[in-house]
Formats: sequence, structure tokens, C-alpha cells
Amino acid sequence: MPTPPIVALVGATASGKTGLSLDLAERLGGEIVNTDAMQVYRGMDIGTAKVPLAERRGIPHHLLDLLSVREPLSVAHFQEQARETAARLRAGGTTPVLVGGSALYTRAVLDRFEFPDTDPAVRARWEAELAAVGPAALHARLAETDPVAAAKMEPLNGRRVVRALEVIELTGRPWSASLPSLEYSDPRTVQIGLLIDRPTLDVRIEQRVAAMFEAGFVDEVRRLLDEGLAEGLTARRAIGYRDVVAHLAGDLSLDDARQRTVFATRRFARRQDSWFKKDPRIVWLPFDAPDLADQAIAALPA
RNA sequence: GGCCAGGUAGCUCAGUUGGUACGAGCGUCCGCCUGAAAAGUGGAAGGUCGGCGGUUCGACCCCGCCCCUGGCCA
Repeated sequence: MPTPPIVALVGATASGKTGLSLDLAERLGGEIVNTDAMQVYRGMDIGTAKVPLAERRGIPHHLLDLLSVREPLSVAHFQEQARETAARLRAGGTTPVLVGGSALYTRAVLDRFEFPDTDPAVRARWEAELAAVGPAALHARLAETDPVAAAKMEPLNGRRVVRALEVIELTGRPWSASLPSLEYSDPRTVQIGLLIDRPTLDVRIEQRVAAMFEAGFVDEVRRLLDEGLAEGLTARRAIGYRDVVAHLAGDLSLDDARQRTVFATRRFARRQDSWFKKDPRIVWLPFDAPDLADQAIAALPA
């Protein structure tokens, strides 16, 4: 019995990945592995459009509800866990169906992709420096130690500059921080993308956000605040959550929070688009094809 | 019907004592991206400055009339 392939579903939010993932997993006897950065958080259900337990058709879902909202998450950690999970499933003859719209996460799992080390203390120092001096000054400093890296980074992108300085300090070597080439670490990998036109997607996003608020999104956020959402480095920045938090703090009307959530989700979808469009390996299928699952299965490696 | 405030970019609003709109935020479009990625970041396109007429070398800014919006009074 050959090792099952790795199947990954990608595409914009609200394009229908979840539905397809269930169909696929069912047909393949596979299990689902989440690759969405925010669905790993416990309690972030409504706002992340996490599949409710009752709708999972008994299919095991992995990498959901791993962390409390106050715990940070990083690509590297995620990469490790997702690879482990996928490997374990495949070893047992089960096809992992990865689903999620976080492009970097997906690539980190599928591709030959390695992250240099990190050190909280070093990072914190550079963060403090950034706060004190500002991104431009820090960028100038990077230009002295590693002109090549500096040239590749926008001077005001403090985040990247900090990371570059951190890596350089830890490794003693220059750090260009350029993305690795598009190369699967296992050739038996497929990425299936859901193709959807913008006007349709925009409508779906608006409807989804409206539905979230009707389903008690605000209460969910209120509960999460009690669990420390405001202190969570990663979770508190999630689209929608940050807006509802602002609303609950009295800084934003409910309508504004909802509207911002829609805008941010739309922008996110656009970023996802531009990211995935650059990957020629993705097999694109129309989101509304009646035989979507068949088409997807036909795209799998022999 | 009278009075007041206002009509400037798709939206919310800055702005010029009359000299080619320095606009801003949001949205839109395009791009970048290696330990926060639903994050972070660069760029572009958008304006007959409510309408008509007048004053002036010149008006979005002054004058008149008109239209529209909001408020107050009747």
C-alpha cells in the first residue's frame, strides 16, 4: 500500500474550502488538518468560521483548539506540529487533507522551508529598540551590518527589520530573509485552490460577517476577554476580534466594528489571492462546480 | 415661510485673508513578505471644490439667485 498523498486546500476566506474539505476527507477516508493561523485557538469559533463539531461528519480534525488565546503562536511552531501530524497520518495510511487560508503556514508545511532560530531575549531587546528609535532608524542600523538585507526591506517595516537583526545577532551571518523556492518537501503533494470571482466573494464575506454577529460573535469575544484575549500576542490581532474588542472598550460602535470586520476580511482575501496566485503548482477549481469533489480527486497524484 | 450651519476624491472630513487642490483617514486597485502571517509593509488611480450668473487680469474661496442636507423658530 503506497503512502497516501498530502492534499492541501487553499484559497480566499469564504470561498468554500471547508465544505470541500469534508467531502474530500470523506471520499478519501482522510482526516483534516487545519492550517489556519487563528483556528488553532480555543474559543475562537464564530469569528474564525471554525467548523462546528456537529458538522464534522465524524471526521477527525487536527490542529484546532490547541492554544489558549493568551498564548502566542508562530509559523515555526505550527510548521513542526503540522508536519508531525501529517506524517503520522500518512504513516498510518490516512490521507491528510490540509485546509486553511494562511498562505505562509501552508507553505511552511508543504515546502522545503526552514526558519532560523529565535531567542525571546534578543527579540525583546530589538523590539524595545524599535519602540524607542523607530523603524527608519533601525533600518539604517541594519543597513550597516547587512546592506543586502536592508535593501530588500521597506524601511518602515519594523517587524521584518527586527527579525533580521535578531537572526543576524544569533547566527552571526547575514540574513536576506527571502522566501525559499517553490519546492514541495514531498513530491506526492497537491494543492487545490478554489477559484471565485471577487463580486461573489465580497457578497459572501458580507453575509458571513453578518451571520457571525447574529450568531453571538460579540459574546464570544466578551468570553475570550475574560480568558485573556487582550494579552494574547497573536489572537488579539485577529480580524473581527480586534474590532469587537474595540467596540467593547467603547471605542467603536457595533456597526463600525462590523463594517471594519468586513473591510478587513476583504483585504485579507485580496492578500490571500495575490499570494496564492504566485504559486503555479496550485490546481485551481471553480468554487461552485457541482462535481467539485470529483475534480479535486482527479487532481490527486496517482 | 424665516433664521442658522453645511454642500470639496466612492465615504467621512481638512484647506486656501481671491493666484494652478500640499490634502488626510477609510475604501478601491497593484505590489512586497521566512519564528505575530487573519500579522507587517510599499505604491497607484480617483476631485467640473452643489448649479447658474456676476465682480475680477484671475474665483473653490467675494456678490446674487437657485437646488440639496441637517438643526432651530414659526
